[in-house]
Formats: sequence, C-alpha cells, structure tokens
Amino acid sequence: MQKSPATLKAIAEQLRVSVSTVSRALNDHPRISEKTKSRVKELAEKLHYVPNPAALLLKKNKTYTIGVLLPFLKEEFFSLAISAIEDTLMPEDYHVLISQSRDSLEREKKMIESFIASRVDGLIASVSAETNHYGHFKALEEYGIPVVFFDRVPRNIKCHKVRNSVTQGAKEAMRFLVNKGVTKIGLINGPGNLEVSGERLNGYLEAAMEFGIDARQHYIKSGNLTREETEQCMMELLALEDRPQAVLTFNDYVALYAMSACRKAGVEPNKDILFVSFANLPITSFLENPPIASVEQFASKMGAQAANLLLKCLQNQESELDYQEIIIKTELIIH
Amino acid sequence: MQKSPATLKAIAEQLRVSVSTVSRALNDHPRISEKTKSRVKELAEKLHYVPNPAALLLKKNKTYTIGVLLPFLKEEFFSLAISAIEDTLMPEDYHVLISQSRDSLEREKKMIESFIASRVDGLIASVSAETNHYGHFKALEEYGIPVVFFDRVPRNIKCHKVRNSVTQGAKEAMRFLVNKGVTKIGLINGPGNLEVSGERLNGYLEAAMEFGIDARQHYIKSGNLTREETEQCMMELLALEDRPQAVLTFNDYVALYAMSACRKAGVEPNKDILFVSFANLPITSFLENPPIASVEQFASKMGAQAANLLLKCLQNQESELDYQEIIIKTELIIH
DNA sequence: TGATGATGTGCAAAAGATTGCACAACAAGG
DNA sequence: CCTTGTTGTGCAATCTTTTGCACATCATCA
Repeated sequence: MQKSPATLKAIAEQLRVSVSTVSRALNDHPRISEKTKSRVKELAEKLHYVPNPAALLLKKNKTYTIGVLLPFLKEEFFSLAISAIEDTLMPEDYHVLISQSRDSLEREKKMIESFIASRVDGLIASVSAETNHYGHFKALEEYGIPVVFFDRVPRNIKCHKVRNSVTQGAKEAMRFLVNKGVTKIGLINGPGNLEVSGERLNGYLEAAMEFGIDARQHYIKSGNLTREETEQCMMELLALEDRPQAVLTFNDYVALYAMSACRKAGVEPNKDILFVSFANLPITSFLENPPIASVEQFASKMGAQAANLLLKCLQNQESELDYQEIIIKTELIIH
Repeated sequence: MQKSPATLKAIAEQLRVSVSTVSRALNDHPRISEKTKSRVKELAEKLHYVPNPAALLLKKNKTYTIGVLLPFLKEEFFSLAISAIEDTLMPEDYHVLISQSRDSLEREKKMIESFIASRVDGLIASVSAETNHYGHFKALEEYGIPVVFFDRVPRNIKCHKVRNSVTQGAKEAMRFLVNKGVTKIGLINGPGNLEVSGERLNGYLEAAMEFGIDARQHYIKSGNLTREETEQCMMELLALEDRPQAVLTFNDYVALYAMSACRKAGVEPNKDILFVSFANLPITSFLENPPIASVEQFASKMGAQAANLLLKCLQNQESELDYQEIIIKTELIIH
C-alpha cells in the first residue's frame, strides 16, 4: 500500500537500462543519446522522481538546507526577514531550517549544535541579546559552513554582515525631534554586547553633540529587550525630575512596552511624552497613537540580502575569506 | 584546514577496531565489552561525533525532521504554536522545517512537494484560506507520512485534528454580548471552506436562536482574512441602516483590520461599536482600546498537542488508521 | 580431550546517487 | 582487414551506518 518514493533503480528496471544511464540522462550527460534521455525524463516525471537527499548528502556533501537562527519568530521584524529569506532561497532549491534562540545564549549554542548535526550548508543568524562571545559560531566555520549575520551582528568580529546604517538612523531620529523643539531626549537601548546597541548610542551621542543638546547620563537606559526590564527603564525615566520630553527606543516592541508602562503611570504616550522607535513594523499601524516616527529598517530587504550573500558564499568557496559587509540605509518614517 | 565531521570510520581507525564495533558500542549492544564501549564513547564525545543524517536516512528511512505548514509566520497565533511544537519535538531529537502557505493553495501544494522531496517524517499543518480540497495532503499519506492538522483543519475529511471548541466559544462570546444588552451583532467570518469558519457561524446562529435575537443575513459577512476584504466587510456593516452594535470577528487580526476601518469611517471602535474576537493574542494588549473580549484559543497548547499526537503516530504506525480528534476548550477572556 | 556455550569482534551487504574507467558497437580511413 | 575514433552504456567503487552471520577465543563440563 505504502508507496515509497521512486529511485533511479526503479526507473532503470522499468526501462531496462542501468542505473548509471538513468543518472546521466537526468543530468544531461553528453554521452547519453537524446532518445534515452527523453525516455528517462518522461518516466522520471511520471513517477515524481526526486533524488533521495541522503544519497546527495553522501555524494556531494550538501543537504541543500540553510539554517536560520534568530531571537524570536513572533517579532514581526524577524518573520518578515524570514519570508524574504525563503523567497530568495527556495528558487535555488534550498530548504530553510528555522530556530529561535529566544534571546538565550544557551539555546543559541544548542541550536548551532543541532544545525551541525543536520549538516546545514550555511547559516543566517541574528544573535541573541545575551550573546557576548562567538566561539559557537566559529565552530561552524571550522566545518566549512558559511555564516551570514544580519541585523544583530557580532561586535569586533570579522564575519559576513548585513546591517543597517543604524548610527545614521539614530541621528536622523534625533534631528527630527530637535527640529520639533524637543531637547530632553531619553534613550532606551538594547544590551551593550550587541553592535546595534552601540550604534544607536553613537548616533544618539553624535546627534546630541551636533545639535547642542546635553545627553545626560541618566537619560540613557539600556535593557535586555524584555517587557519587564523595558518597563523598569521607562519607570526610571518617568521618575526623573527633569523627565525627558521624548524617548528613542531600541525597536518597536520596546516602544510598545515603554508606552504601556507610561499608561500605567498615567502618562499619555505620544502626547505627554513622544516616542520614536526603530523598525517601523506593520504592527504599529494598528495603534491609535503609534510612535510619532520610526526608523525603517527594511526587514525584508535585509533578509533577502543576507540570503543572497550566503548563496554567493556557497557558490564560490574562495570568497569565504574576504568578509563582506552590506549596509542597508535606514529611512525615518513620520507617522 | 576544513574539518569534516567525525565518522564511525575515523573513530574505528584511531581505536584500531572495526567500524561495526564502534557502531555497536555507541548503541549499547550487549555483545560489546564495557571496556570497549567506554573507550569508544569517550573518543566519540571528544570528536563531537554525530551520526551522519544521510546514512541514517538510508538505513532507517527516517530524517528526524518534521514539517510544519501554516499560513503566516507573522501571525502571533502561529508563531506561538510553532514555539510549542519546537519545544515538544526537540527533546525527541526532531528537527522542525517550517513553511508558509501565505494563504495560497498553490504555495501550499508546492511546499508539500518540497516536504516530500526532503523526506520529512511527518507534517503538522494548518490549511490556507484558499484550500478547498485535500488531495495534496493525501499524497503525503500515500508515502506513509502522517499528517496532523491543527486549528484550521479540513472539513468533512477523516484525519488527525487538533482544534478548538469554536462553536462553544462563539456562543459564549454571544452570550457575553447579549448579557450586556446588545442584540444587534455582526459577524466577520473567515472563508467558508474552513471548518473553523463553519463552527463560528454555527455558534453565532445557535446563540441567536437560543437568546432570541435575530441573526439577519446581512449581519453575516465572510472574507478571506486579508486586510482589504476585511475592511470591505466592515464598511458594509457600517453602511447598514440598522448598523450592528457589536461585531464578532474571525480572529484578532481581522478585528484589528475592522477596527482600523471603523476609525477611518469616524466610528470609534469599542465605544461606538463593540468588538469581540478570537485568539486573544498578546499583541492586543498594546492597544489602548482592544476588543472588549476575546475567545482564547490557547495557541501554545494546540501546538504542543499537535506535536504530541504526531509523535504518537510516528511511534506506532498501527494507530495511523484510527484518526484522532483532540478538542481544546476555548475560554472567553474579558478585557 | 573434545564438545558445548558464552563472549567479543569483524566481514560484508544494504540503502541511493554519482562518476572514472572499461567495453562494446559501429563508421571511417589507410 | 586492421586501426582509430566516436558514441552509448555498464561496472564498480564511494559516501556512512546498521546488522545478520561467521569466526575466534576462552571457560566449563562430561
């Protein structure tokens, strides 16, 4: 009853030729006659022949599987990126294996072991909020598995990166607020080990310098991106005597958490205190009072670029050495 | 430079024993001496030996990979379910291959072909909004690949299902509204080919009957779950002379779309017109005026149950015949 | 001492696809 | 007629792991 998938052998027997002839026919080997080729291809089509991935892995050492490792699937930024990654890799006949680190370093390590066990051909990753060293990623490279980081890329490490012009974006956001006459601006940033946090901070500080507003130390908060810590940060900002008039947040989710903390404290977000965030996720369009502006990060574009870069790595292994860095320009979207 | 993963052969050579001895030692074969076993296991550990999945597939005809097919990753309901599926399957050493149908039947078919090509051991699926026949799923069963449907399960088809007591939930939602004194209640439902749409409608109609309110035909709308059609449905409801006082929506996203349509029309949602939705996703907690109630569907629990059912199918193939149906009780959450 | 049983290990085949090499058939040229 | 070249196909090894069978060693018992 239970059909098993067609094999070269099955085709060969039906056609009374050898397995090698079938293999060569399907691969358009020049030494196979046109007549044989068409007979083979026809039957293969009819039987829905698909090469057994096990055999391919054994012979070619390729699984045609790409791992994607990211913090949270439920964050729209990442699910948008994944869709773009899928759309880029699927036409090239790659499968996509997705795993969530849930911002835990331990899980991230486990997932990488699992990727090695399943012999992925390459990895696209956005590191967890806890990640402060990268030895587990190095292990992949030792096995010749190329890794492309996107968005949350490692600090001070030579690797393939696809990232945003975050510093630039932060500065623009600040300029926007300053132009509105706001001078007291808070920052709820992500953890310091992320390069993207450092860049936001740089943009914030550079802008403060350039626009002559003072970036007081107590305006700058940094959390681990969870709801709890973010609300805590926001509470601290609200408790200040010279409470900021606006807050720049690490991303839209942090903005949502912070805004809900405001409401709990009886402060109306985007009226009493303005928010500008990063990411510009569709989700914010459902809010009555969304952040007044957001630095668009083009999640889809980042995902697509990361996937394309990985494809390049897989095609010519020479280029594994000179690491590429692709920077996607952000854009301030005013709501 | 480029290490390749350790093989049985490599271990065997270093230990000057045969490959079969190594294999048996790692599998705790009784005929292998304890001394040999510990020598082998030690070295295997040291070399980070992991069996080559290709060889396992060839010998055992198993990939230890489970496919998950669902409409949209970006919908929190599904990403919550996926996390639960991962948490259930990973301890059993299964990998999870995720694909999105994006509510397109054509994509759904393609993804299933791809799952067959990669020889998944089983599939967990939630069908697309367009799906009105199930031949492509039947193909999986012909290859002996068990399928468990969750949430959006097929209509009138014998199969493994994990679903909610949706009819019950819809009735409770209606009771809640009627108790508030609301009698004119609209319904923005999903497409008719989904069983879950039929159940919502049944609940709506049964409640109308039971509570003696008239369920006028023009209060009942059914869309394809996209933003566009949903807004269209809402517009039609708003345009009615005897405009409904409340609307029951297929899920939270439909509620968000409908509510935004209201605002565009100058109608304040949950003040001028009340909303009750399905799913109760965390996302709604960020709204200032969320739907006044939501039928909690317990996405995580559904995912976990679906994964467990699939595991059972994989363990004893006898039970493939008697299809199971697991019903998760919904719960009305008042916001 | 030769038979029996227990214990530990190795050989070889099997799964599916690819590929270098060998071989057969045939035509053309000397 | 024999050589050379071309064309089409098959054989066999290879990748890694598992497993039935065979074999060797040693102890035990009649």
